[in-house]
Amino acid sequence: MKIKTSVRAGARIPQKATLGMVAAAAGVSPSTVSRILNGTAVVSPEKRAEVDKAIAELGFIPNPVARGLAGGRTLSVGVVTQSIDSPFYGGALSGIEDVLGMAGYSPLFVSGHWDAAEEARCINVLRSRCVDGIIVLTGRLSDQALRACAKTLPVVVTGRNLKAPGLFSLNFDNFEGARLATQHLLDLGHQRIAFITGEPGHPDADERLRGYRTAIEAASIAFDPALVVPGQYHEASGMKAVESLLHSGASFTAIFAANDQMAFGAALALDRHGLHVPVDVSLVGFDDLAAAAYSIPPLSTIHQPSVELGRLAASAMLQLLVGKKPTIAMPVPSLVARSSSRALA
Amino acid sequence: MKIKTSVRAGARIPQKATLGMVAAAAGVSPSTVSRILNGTAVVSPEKRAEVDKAIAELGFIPNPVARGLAGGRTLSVGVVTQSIDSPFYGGALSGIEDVLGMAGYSPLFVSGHWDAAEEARCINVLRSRCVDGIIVLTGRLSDQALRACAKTLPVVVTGRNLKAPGLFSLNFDNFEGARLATQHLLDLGHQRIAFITGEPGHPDADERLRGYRTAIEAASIAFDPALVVPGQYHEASGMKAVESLLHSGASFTAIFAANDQMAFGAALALDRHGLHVPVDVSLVGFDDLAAAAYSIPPLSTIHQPSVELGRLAASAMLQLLVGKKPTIAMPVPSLVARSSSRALA
DNA sequence: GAAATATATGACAGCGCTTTCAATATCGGA
DNA sequence: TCCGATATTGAAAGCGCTGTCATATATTTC
Repeated sequence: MKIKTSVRAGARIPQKATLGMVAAAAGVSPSTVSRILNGTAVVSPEKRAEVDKAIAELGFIPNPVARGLAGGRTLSVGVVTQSIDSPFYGGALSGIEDVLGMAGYSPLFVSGHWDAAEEARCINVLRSRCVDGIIVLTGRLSDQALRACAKTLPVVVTGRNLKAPGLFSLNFDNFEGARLATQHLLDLGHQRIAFITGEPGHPDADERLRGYRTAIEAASIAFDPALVVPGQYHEASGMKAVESLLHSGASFTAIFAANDQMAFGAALALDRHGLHVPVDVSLVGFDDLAAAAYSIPPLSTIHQPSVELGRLAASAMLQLLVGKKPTIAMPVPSLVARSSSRALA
Repeated sequence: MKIKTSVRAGARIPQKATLGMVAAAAGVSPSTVSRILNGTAVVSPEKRAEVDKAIAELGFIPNPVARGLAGGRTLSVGVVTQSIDSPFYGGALSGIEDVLGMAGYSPLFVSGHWDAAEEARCINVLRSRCVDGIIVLTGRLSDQALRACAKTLPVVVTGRNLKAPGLFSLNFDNFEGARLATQHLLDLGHQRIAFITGEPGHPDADERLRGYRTAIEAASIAFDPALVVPGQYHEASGMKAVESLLHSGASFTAIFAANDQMAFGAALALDRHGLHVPVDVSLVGFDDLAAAAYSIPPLSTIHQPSVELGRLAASAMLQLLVGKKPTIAMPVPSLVARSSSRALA
């Protein structure tokens, strides 16, 4: 696997210059170069100029690996996501990558696949790779485990409300979002509103259910358990939910799905039964995935600023990294009314 | 930022054991431990047992950072993707992560955002982080640049056919896929088939156009440029394409979109004009995104094994990494006929 | 003007691991 | 029985960088 690093004319292969070489070229000691690079101490303008020149000439790029070993900082932050190709978390990853990149940090993404043990493994991988901090997107890890983790590394976690030293949490108001969605349907005159839940035990799923129920009851409508069907946050479960709803004979004029993916599945199942959205049934989702605007009909949904969420999480991490206490707040939920919901005829 | 690493009873914070500590505990030299870890040389069974025991007891995990510095291998491979949240490449990333993870490697994802300069920057970041190899998912980088890169690092690239030392390319047969899709529509009796292209200049977009044209002409139908409208691979451009098609007054009974996202956009635009898929217009996409199966109606499309693509790319990289020449071939394109296409009445 | 205090810089010891290189031990054959 | 070949092992030198400590010079103070 040893490949000779030959310099071919024309090929733009950056040769590896080392800090030592820069020091030699500038006629100073490596320490001085390091100091300039890190701003660790004051250096005379002349030397600084010399060094800057040498750096430019040699095209020197500090080696993060060596830096990590020596200084303990690797300029990388670990990101525990659930699956790298999740339509919802994808946006967040993108936001994280963006903000982190601007600051010279690289994200290291690992997928926990909604499994606490797996997530724990991920965290160990990240730790062994000496990341400077960890961002956890929701997940099933216990609060306890996260707190423990925060003892050694700055941690930013989304989807929870958690206070601990070295730990910052960023949560979307799922309750309010769900309340808003339900209220929207109520405002349109719907009274029999079915709800497809996320996985019970999942904090945000529970919150959304609570929001639904609260809105319903605030409208003086009795909460009917028969209208609440379980789902697992994916399309197939949305379909299944509608099937079971239909088979149960429950009557409803609208469906609120705890996320867009289930809403898509629900729409398809309705369609298969000759029921049209929004003519026969109004449908509201949650998340505002990119695809929601292009489904047929375009889906009314609660906007979750996923990219923004990622950006905020990354910003918070950056602040934590410099020892500051993050002062960041999530935007409030908002409804995006498209064509899948309409006033009850 | 210095946080004391205290051992709290109950907290499962893996203490950092070092190779040196293992060596001491086992009563051997660090060299020996290293040799056992890497299988670099034969070690007597007794010592090996001692060391294994020490490793287990101390819960020692080799530090990839130090390893990288010393040995030049970091057990990480860089992945240049276009955007981390792309519905299509997401699957590939997932496959890569999976295969790489099994082998103890960690992927380092960076997004090039369809920009050659950006991609070049990404590659520099990866290089500075001493990745052991680089996987490039399509992208706009010149073949030249990739070849140069392969001179110093093993490279696996998708979406091209490129032969070079240290470089392995993996391409999907876009031509055949497009031909298949068009043929499918032809078989259903359609003669006036519109085609929404990807960005011209994009190799796979060009190939798909060629496949479309080839199928058309093979059916003795004159290729009509008026039926070919440009798109940019996203939903909005699919909508726009249909609008322009409709405004141009061209007559057509089917549309083949160069990717699913544009197909979704097209379906929506048709719907807005009171045209129903597949009753009024048959529609076929390309990619078989997860969402394709749940759109209304479910989209007929060409299946691109994106997860598989990722897995294969990662496997190829793994082989390259051990000095073998990868012997890996892409699966052939296949059509997934769903409900968006039907025989011409 | 000497002592005390800053200020700028270099020397050097690692970070945790790999990898020669040399040393010791073991074995076979003459 | 003795010599060279072979198998194991350890010592030590880094990989590229950071951070501490000490040195040398500059500045201040009484």
